[in-house]
Amino acid sequence: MTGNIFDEALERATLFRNKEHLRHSFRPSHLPHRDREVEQLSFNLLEALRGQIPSNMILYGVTGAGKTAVTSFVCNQLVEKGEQIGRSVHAITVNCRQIDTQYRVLTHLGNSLLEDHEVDEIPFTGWPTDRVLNELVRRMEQRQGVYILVLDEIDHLVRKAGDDLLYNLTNLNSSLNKARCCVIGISNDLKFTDFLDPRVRSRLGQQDVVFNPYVADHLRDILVERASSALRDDALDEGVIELCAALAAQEHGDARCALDLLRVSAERAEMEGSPMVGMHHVRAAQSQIEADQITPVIRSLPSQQKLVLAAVLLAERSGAKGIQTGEVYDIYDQACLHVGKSSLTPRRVSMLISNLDMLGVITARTVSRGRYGRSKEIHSSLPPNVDAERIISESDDDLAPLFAATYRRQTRL
DNA sequence: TGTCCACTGGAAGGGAGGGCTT
DNA sequence: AAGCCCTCCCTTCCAGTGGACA
Repeated sequence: MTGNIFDEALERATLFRNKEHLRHSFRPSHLPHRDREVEQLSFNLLEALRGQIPSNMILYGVTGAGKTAVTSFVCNQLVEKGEQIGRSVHAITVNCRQIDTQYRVLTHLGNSLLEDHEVDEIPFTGWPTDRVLNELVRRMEQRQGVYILVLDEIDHLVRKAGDDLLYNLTNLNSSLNKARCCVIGISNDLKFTDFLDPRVRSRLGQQDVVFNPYVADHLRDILVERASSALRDDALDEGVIELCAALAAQEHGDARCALDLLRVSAERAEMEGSPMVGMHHVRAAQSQIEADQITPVIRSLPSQQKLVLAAVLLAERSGAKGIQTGEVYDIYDQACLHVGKSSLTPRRVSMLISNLDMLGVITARTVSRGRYGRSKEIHSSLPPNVDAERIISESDDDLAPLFAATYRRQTRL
């Protein structure tokens, strides 16, 4: 047998024209049902093209409501226009879920202002924070122009690190002479400003824009538009787009979810060699996406967090349902003993349980049982096709003995 | 109505680890 | 090398909580 293993795959007819158009990182030239929001943002940011300071803004809305897409679309257009008319406008976006401390956000902003030939990056640790801030100001002054600082998932940062950063950033114009800046915060949480100092709140929330969730019809329009450039004309069976839109509408109108569904459905259909994406591909894609999202989350949990999850799984394996924090702690404690790790305090474990809840791996509901105390009622909330015990065993050798009876790791001697 | 349970969750701070400056 | 700074993970302390029960 000769030939390359990719020969056959390359020759196989594809359902895609351009798969990139179905990814959420793709920025289309038109955003259906977001005209009002685009206009609100561009009306404010127009000031930058006049060399003035635009108002700071907060954009609210659920995940996948188009906040990031609208902001990035408007900022790109703004920067492009600035270049055309000779006004220096810079837009810098920071995802505060990944970059979630004051120091790191300032470092990221400062380092994104480096010219290509410059090499003096601000180190990821070691400097006092005010020095990083001063360096940021210095670089902005040096390059001049108007800066649009976009802080995506700002609610996450505020909850974790407080509002010092926002205080500093919204106060930046008082230290700037040749440059100007405005801050756009993007939040999934309408109430995050409750955590802010009143001065920061009033400075940051000069203009609020609320993005309502997409309804099924909106999602359908988005999918039709994307599918027309991403997929071949005859690639979709009747009702596929409507089903994707309806399922995503149930997920709080999440456009990312709708796009993922359509893309993964098409990938599955293509893998099967099917000439068309059918409804059953969408159903299969839905459970595959759920599993694909949760698996890396479990795999990348720190060891102690995995032990807590293991305790929940072990309790459920023995038939328990809705177990309490104290019971989880007892099992966790024994599990630590079993694998030879030292156990953490109940306070810390309580926090780890809350973290697992936030990640969507378990659900932990606070319930009061009268004189029998107040605790959390804990259930695992993993999709049925996710084998968490196996993922834990395979990703952390030390924890494998916990589920040893079920999964014997194949060791190569 | 007051007590009590089994916690929750905020606050403060310790210490290890990584890096910078002097 | 010493001193300083930041992050991360963790502990300790403690006030607060909701509702069953005496």
